[in-house]
Amino acid sequence: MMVGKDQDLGLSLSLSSSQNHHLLQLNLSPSLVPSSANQCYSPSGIFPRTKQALLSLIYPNTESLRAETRSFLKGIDVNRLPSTVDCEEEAGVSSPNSTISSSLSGKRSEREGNNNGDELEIERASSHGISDEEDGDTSRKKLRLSKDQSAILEECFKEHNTLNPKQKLALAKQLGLRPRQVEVWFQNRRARTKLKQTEVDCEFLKRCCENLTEENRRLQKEVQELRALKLSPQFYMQMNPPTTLTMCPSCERVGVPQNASSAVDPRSHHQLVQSRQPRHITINPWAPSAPIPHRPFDALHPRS
DNA sequence: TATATAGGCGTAGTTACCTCA
DNA sequence: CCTGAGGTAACTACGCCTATA
Repeated sequence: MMVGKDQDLGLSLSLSSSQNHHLLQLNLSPSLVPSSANQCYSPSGIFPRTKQALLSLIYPNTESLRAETRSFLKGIDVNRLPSTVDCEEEAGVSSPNSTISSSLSGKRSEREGNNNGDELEIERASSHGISDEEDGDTSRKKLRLSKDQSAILEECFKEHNTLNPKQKLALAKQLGLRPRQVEVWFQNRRARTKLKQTEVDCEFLKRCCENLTEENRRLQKEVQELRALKLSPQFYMQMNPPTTLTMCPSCERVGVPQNASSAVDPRSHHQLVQSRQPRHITINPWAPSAPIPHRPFDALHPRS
C-alpha cells in the first residue's frame, strides 16, 4: 500500500504539472492520521545496532559529525541521563510500562492514579538530568536534546513516524533517554509535521482560489464579448445559416452534412436501422450550451 | 455472543522553559 | 541586563481500539 509517508513535510501534494492536470492529490498525510492507533506499527528492527552505525548513515563524514557534536556538546548536555538511568534501562525496568511519566497525565492518571509517588519523583529528577537536591521544587526544567540525538530521532522519524514499544525502547536505550521522552518527541514531531503540512495545504488552496477567481473573471469577460458580438448586425451577415446536423438514431452520433442539402443518410451509416428517421438538430449558437465538463482545478494551471 | 472495563496509544491543545535577536 | 518572540519538551484531556473477564 502506498501510504504517503510524510517525511519532513513529505508533501504527497502533487502540484500541477502539465501532464496531470486533473490529478490533484491533496494528500493530507494519511499516515499522520491513522485510522487506528494500532495500525501504524511498522516492522521492527529498523534501527542500526549502534548509534555510531546509525549516525554513519546520517553523516557519512563521521569526522565532521564528531566535530559538530563536540562543538555542540561543549556546553552541558542536560540530556545525558545519570548512569543510574542507563542501568535502569539496561535492566528493562521501564519496559513493562514505558509510560510511567505518561501515567501522570490524562485518562491514565485517573486509571493508574496509584502510581508510586517516589518513582515519579525519581522519574522527574532523572528526566531533567539533575540531582534530587537540585530539583527540590516541582517546576519542570526544560531539557534540550543534543544535536546527534535529534538527528537520530529525525532519521528514525523518516523511517516510521510512529514507534512500537520495542522500537521505542531500543531507541531510548540507544539515545540514553527514557522511552517516555522518545514517545513525547515523536508525538511532538508528528504535530509539527502536521502543522507544517496544514500551512502548505492552506497556501495551496489559497492559490487555487486565486486561480479560480482569475479564471472566472476571464470567462465572464469572454461571455460579455460574445454577447456584444451577438448584438452586432455585421456578425449576422458573416454568419452561416444555422447548421443542420443529423443524428443517427442508432448510435446517436451527430453527423455534419457536407452540404446543406444532403444530410447524412443513416441507412448508409447503419444499414440495419431503417425504421427510425434521423433526427435533425438545429444548432443555436446562442442557446445555453451543454454543461461544460467539469475540469477540476483546471484553473490551477493558468494559460501561459 | 454481547457488554463493561482496563489499558495502550493517538491527537489537539496548552504550559513552561530555553534561546536568541 | 531586559524583553518579547519563537521553538520545543512535557503535560493534560479526551477519543478510539483491543483484549479480557
